[in-house]
Amino acid sequence: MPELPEVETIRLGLQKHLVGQTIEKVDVRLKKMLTGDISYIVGAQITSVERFGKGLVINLDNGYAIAIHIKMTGQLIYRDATIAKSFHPSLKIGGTIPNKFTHVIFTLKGKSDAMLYYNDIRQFGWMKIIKRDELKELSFFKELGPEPLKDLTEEMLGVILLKSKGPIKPLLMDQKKIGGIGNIYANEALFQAKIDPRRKANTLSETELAELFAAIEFVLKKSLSYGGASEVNFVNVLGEDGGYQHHFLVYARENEPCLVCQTAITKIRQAGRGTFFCTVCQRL
DNA sequence: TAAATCCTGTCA
DNA sequence: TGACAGGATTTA
Repeated sequence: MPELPEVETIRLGLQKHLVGQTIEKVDVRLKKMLTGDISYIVGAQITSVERFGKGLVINLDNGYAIAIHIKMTGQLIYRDATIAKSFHPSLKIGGTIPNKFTHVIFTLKGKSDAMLYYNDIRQFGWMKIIKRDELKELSFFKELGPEPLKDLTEEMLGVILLKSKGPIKPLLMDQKKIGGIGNIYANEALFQAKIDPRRKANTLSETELAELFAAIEFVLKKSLSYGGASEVNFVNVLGEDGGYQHHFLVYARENEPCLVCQTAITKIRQAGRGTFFCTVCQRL
């Protein structure tokens, strides 16, 4: 599912293809997917694309911005005349674009036939037109915790963990505590750090804290280098799959052998989410 | 803190 | 056919 590496992969693609282009037209097919007054963005030029945790912000030259969260099944697809019109197999649903899951279509001016499509099968995502200065009025951006690979330090992680008596895995996924980690990377990082996902957060040793911090950075960086993980619906802005899904050590590997000790990987539910781990390698 | 909610495709 | 997938918000 789209987490920090996947959203950063999208950001890189948007930054590369959109900056300098002007929004000429916006076609909102499903109203709830884009809120705010379209007249603020039509005619404005795109200046940069930022990412905060799993959130994206497309900045415009008139002080307005489009804040975006793709949640689980959102896709931002860019096309122009230089990009092949044949569509990647990972866009199989509908087989073409736009399709019945395309909810917002931006027509751009700057490159020939430039278009940006927002697809979202489950409609959990959102796009909001807002003044860039008022981004922090959106609760998601206001309450977002520090991010790995950006401002989260080992010391900060230690303080966050000490404040919680609950299991460590749901804590790692709490965006208000730490920004950007979702189910895939919480599972993978805990395996790398050899810590059981049920472990009480405030019981880690100094060594385990250091290992967990390093493991979080390791899995996020590794996934970024593969262009993210295409678990189910994720594709980059050109509709291409990432590659990290082929390198999962525990996620989605229930009953398969642990790649370290061969023990069958266990799956449990924590806070309504699937949790995958090795009962032998990971310390409770 | 935990469950329900939003939603639709996939799989057993 | 029903359980499941899960990010973030809302409700209990």
